[in-house]
Amino acid sequence: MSATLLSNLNESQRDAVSSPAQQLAILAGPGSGKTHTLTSRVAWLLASGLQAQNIIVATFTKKAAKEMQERIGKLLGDDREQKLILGTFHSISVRYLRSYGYLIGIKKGFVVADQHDSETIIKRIIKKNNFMADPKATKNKISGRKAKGGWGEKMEKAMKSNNKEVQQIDAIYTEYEATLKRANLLDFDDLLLRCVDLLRDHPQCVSNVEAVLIDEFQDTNLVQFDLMRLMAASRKKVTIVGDPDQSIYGFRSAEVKNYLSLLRQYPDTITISLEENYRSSGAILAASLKIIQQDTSRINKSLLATHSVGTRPVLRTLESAEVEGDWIMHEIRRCVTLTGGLITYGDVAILLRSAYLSRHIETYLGKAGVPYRMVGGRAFYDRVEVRLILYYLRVISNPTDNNAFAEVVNLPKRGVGDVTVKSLIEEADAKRTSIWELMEKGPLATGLSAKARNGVSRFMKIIKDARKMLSDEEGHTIASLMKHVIEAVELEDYLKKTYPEEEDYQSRLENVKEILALAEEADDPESPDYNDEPLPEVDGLEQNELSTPLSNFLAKISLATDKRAKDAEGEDKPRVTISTIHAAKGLEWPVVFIPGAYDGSIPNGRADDTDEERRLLYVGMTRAKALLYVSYPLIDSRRESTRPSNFLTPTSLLLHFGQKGPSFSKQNVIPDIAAILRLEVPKITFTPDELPLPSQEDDLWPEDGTAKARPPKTWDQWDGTAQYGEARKSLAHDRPLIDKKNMEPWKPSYTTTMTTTPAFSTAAAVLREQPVNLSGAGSAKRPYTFDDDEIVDKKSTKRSTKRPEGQPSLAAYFGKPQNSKVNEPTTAITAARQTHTTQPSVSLPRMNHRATLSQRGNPRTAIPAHTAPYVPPTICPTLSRHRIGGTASTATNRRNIRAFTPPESNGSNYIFLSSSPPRPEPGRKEHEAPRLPMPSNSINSIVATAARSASLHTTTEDRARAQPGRKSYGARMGMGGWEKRMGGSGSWKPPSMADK
DNA sequence: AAAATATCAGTTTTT
DNA sequence: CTGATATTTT
Ligand SMILES: Nc1ncnc2c1ncn2[C@@H]1O[C@H](COP(=O)(O)OP(=O)(O)OP(=O)(O)O)[C@@H](O)[C@H]1O
Repeated sequence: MSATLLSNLNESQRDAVSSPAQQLAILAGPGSGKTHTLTSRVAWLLASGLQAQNIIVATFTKKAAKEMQERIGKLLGDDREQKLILGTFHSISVRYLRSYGYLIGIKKGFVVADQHDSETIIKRIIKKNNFMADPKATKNKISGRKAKGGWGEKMEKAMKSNNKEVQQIDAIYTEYEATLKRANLLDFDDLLLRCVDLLRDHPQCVSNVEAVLIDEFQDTNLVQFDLMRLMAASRKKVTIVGDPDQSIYGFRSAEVKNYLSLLRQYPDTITISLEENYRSSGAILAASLKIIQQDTSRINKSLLATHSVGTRPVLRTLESAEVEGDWIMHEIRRCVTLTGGLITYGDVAILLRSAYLSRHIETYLGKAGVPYRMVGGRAFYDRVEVRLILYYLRVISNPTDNNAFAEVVNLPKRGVGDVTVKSLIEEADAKRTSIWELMEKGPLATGLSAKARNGVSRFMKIIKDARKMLSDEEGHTIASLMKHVIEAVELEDYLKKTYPEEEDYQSRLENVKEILALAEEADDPESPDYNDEPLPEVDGLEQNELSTPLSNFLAKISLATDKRAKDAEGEDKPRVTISTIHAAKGLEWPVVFIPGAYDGSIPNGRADDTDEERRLLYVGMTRAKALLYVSYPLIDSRRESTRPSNFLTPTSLLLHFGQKGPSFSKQNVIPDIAAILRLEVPKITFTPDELPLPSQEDDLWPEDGTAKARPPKTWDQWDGTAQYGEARKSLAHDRPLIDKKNMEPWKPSYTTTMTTTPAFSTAAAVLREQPVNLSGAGSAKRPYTFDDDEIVDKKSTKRSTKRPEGQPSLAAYFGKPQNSKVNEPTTAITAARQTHTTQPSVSLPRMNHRATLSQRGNPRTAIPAHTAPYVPPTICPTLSRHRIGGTASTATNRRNIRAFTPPESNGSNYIFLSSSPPRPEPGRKEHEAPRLPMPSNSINSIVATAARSASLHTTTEDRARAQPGRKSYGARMGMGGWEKRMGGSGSWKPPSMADK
């Protein structure tokens, strides 16, 4: 079994997967296969006899959970993965609370309060007390308080010194908690906290658990750490995977320090690091590392590209946010059209710092008919019509939920206005009861107008009818309850009246249908998404289901991030993905755009942790496999002028970025992309006239973002056809799009040695040359280009910024009417999607290396990463170490730096192992340019034990003895940079261990 | 007091 | 584009 399981792993990964260690930490940079390794370890644990229902796997997002389940399923080949307790911390908590919550006094039918709920509750409290706090900020503070177990020193101090603002927040917090409790609501933090309570007081609940595995550990908070510890209490078998450099959830109280806590909790923890990046081109990796290395408080880890250098990333300046959107659209079309099928829309992602930045981009993609999808975001559940239905269901499920009651009692209008609602809430609060009971039981203190009274009872009638269905009809379904609501409130009429515009009305009706479809799915007992396996029975402990199908459905929806478009029509169509960087964590795409990289956006004006913002950019950049575009507009969407992000201005970055998108006609660009994507190099047989593109080059806008040489028509008059005038003059004429003479020879070579042969582009050559014009990032013209061996003559560079008067527009060149619709490429692009018949003789098992979101089932050929078997290094491992490449070294030095560099101080019993010894690179000759030396300072390849077997050559396995106070060099390094970032060893105790 | 109408600002990141 | 607020009408 293990043979197949371990075969698509490298040596370090294999060590990790099969490690007998009780506690194992895998720390490694992006794209090094952490998730892949974790997945394999789960399969390995199962293969070695553990029971699926006794393994807990916690991921960070639902998407990651689903993905992992699928991957494990593939490795196993049976259905055992269904039995795993696998999900986000929150959803796992819900499952435990549902079954065992009664042990700690949680009431039946509890509801998960989502963000919107929390916020409206807080708003109400603020209003009631005439406070001046900002609801959102307050919400965040309260959440932080709950996640950290206290306000923190600063707040406490301010409170003592009678700081009004802070005292108000404290008061809001108290009232907020009371409100949740009364309404039987648990917010996201409560889910975790209450689960900690449960497991602490009743450890039997998890007495069956044999192993706990955690993905993205750097983003766990203190409560989640505690939860992990408690879940693993029985066998204490823990595996965590993480990367401190990718910690981007500090704003949500994530604690990078948790790694130290782990070492303190389990002093025998084995730490393994992985140092080979299987995702990105060398150039992308180099640029990304350059960014993250700006963080001086960080300890460098080595991360080596396994791919060729590839195409240099792009840092593009655009005139405005609108133009940026337009440009992205054109670049996407260029990528898709000019790469002979290598890149489809599904291979492209646009990653944003803030979701709202998508506006202009969506406009242009829509205009050009480029299919896209927005991921993340709960936009669907926040639509009024959807929310209306869901809140009705909540009141039906739990009438004491004042919040839900107030939300919809006057929707549609029933003559119950703000004043009435407010006084009802206040009276209910005062009597420590709910509005529902108030109305049922009592004489009201509040004098209600006849109209209002009537309205409230009409509302309650609808609820009561539904509750009757709930208790009477055995066969009631969530969908039937929903239909009842829709009819009772005459939702269609209401929508028609409120949104008279036909289109608007129709789309809202669609949403109603969609939520109804979701309910029907939940009613289906076969549907795996809504029917978790019950938790395994544990001896001597009774499970007592606290949830009803309805409350379960509502809980699922509160925790949902996207409406999982039930394979709706057009689902199979490849689409461009638009996402926030946060939501893109752990994913990968062949082509990535990061627009809006201006100061104020990244780093964000409101962020108080600049380093986290930098890490965010790093995470975004490292999602890219083959092509990376970073861009910023000189004028943002609020029409304010901007400056490029400080992260991108250092002159040392100049070398790493080009100023405009690649020329796909240049010799190596397409083969390089193909190699990185492990696809066959396409044969491209079309001619320029057939291209429905305004230009083959990224030359429609000046590289410096100026608005000079504007096209005859302004952008908003444009209808999608090509007609930007400037700059394309003879480029297309000069050069055939793809030079077949150059294409042909590539093919044979790569059929045998794929990753190693594709001629390296001149990244390395340029590094050798060094004639850099350092006069500023944005506007400086560089005397060379990077993409290619040929130094492009300056004339042609110039040419691309200005179009001489009277020059024909592109549309004219293509012989098309100026405003005609853009057609899809009609012809003769022979796609690269044929089966590759001449597989190399030694091939690794296929790996699913496509992005989750990219099109599935695409029959493109996967080509193994390494076409030659891995041969253990023959040189003495102690002498092979990558060294920092950033210092002034000569060109020759840079070539292949593997010098042994001892650290300044070290005990004599430390040996220094390369975690990535030079690998035999068949077919590559020395003069063919080496791997781009990754600027790296791999101090973490230090092993703190004297005697090590040679089998650890590729592994940095470090027994980190985490005795507080003892700071051995080796142990510290073993932490791979975590400790430094955390400011040493504090005396932190998990909340549940702390004195009560 | 509630509804209808008008106007305006403002948008981090997420389970 | 939406949610909050201000103003007017019922
Ligand atoms: N041993 C290997 N050989 C070839 N490809 C690999 C290997 N290990 C991982 N990969 C590929 O590398 C890519 C990145 O893997 P994975 O997503 O597991 O990395 P990661 O370390 O979790 O990245 P991130 O930190 O960005 O989430 C995937 O496409 C995966 O298939």
